[in-house]
Amino acid sequence: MPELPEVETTLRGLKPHLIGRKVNEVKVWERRLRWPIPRNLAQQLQGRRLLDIQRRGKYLIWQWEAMEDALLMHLGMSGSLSLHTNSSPRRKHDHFALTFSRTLVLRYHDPRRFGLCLWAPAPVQQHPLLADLGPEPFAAEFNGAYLHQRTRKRRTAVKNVLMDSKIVVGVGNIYASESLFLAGIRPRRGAHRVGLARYQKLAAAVRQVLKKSIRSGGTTLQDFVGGDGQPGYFAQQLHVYGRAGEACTHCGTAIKSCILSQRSSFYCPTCQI
DNA sequence: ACTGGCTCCTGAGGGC
DNA sequence: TGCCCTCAGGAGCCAG
Repeated sequence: MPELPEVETTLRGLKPHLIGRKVNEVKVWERRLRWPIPRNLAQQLQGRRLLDIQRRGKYLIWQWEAMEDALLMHLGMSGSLSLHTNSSPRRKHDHFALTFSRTLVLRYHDPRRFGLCLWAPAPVQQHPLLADLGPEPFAAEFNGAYLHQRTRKRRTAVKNVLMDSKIVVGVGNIYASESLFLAGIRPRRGAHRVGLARYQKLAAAVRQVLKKSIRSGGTTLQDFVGGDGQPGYFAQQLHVYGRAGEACTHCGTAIKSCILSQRSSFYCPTCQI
């Protein structure tokens, strides 16, 4: 399930192959993603040169030559983008493909179809899906003071705040649990009851977890394959996620799990307070 | 302003 | 071997 590191890995994997290339052919097999893939996708992209791919949170923004609109993509939780040749057969759940050449075909694969592919008029950052997003976790603006200030009136669990894209983008369920473990904070603790010093620790933990994951190419779970077809290996390094009942890597206490906002959460009852 | 609950969807995994 | 059930999860959306 793509979190920010997976999206970043995909971006880095794809860019060197695709930037400056022209789309020769567009195939759409299944329009029904979160919202339908635009009907004019093929007509608009045919013969169009790709200028750049950027990332904002978990969104990918595709910029095209001589075109105001950008193409906005999200991989949902089971989506992936990968490169193929013309002759490699369409897999189940391949929903659309951009053919750049006989040996360079980009395929969008998404079994659960929670992803999206939409036109976003310029300026793209003002698109409703992007306009209210919080800072990138690696931006200077994201730090302990920022988290502390944004949570003074938030009575919800600190884990929910961490996963709120209006607060900070790119921290999904897995990395929220991991970051809170590193910072020694229990996921259910009320966000307003976490002090500045602990938020400073948390901001650093978020960056550490994401950075480590990006370095190892994203977490490997069922559906993710990197943009160049190589799976990531971060899953082996998880401290708490999916480890209920197993020993804490730090103190040996059994890891506990709980449900927060319909999301499974994991923590060490000794290391996290 | 903030909160929790619902929703989309398929595949995996458990029980029998 | 197969069927049915439950669950997982990103994030927009809405009602309270």
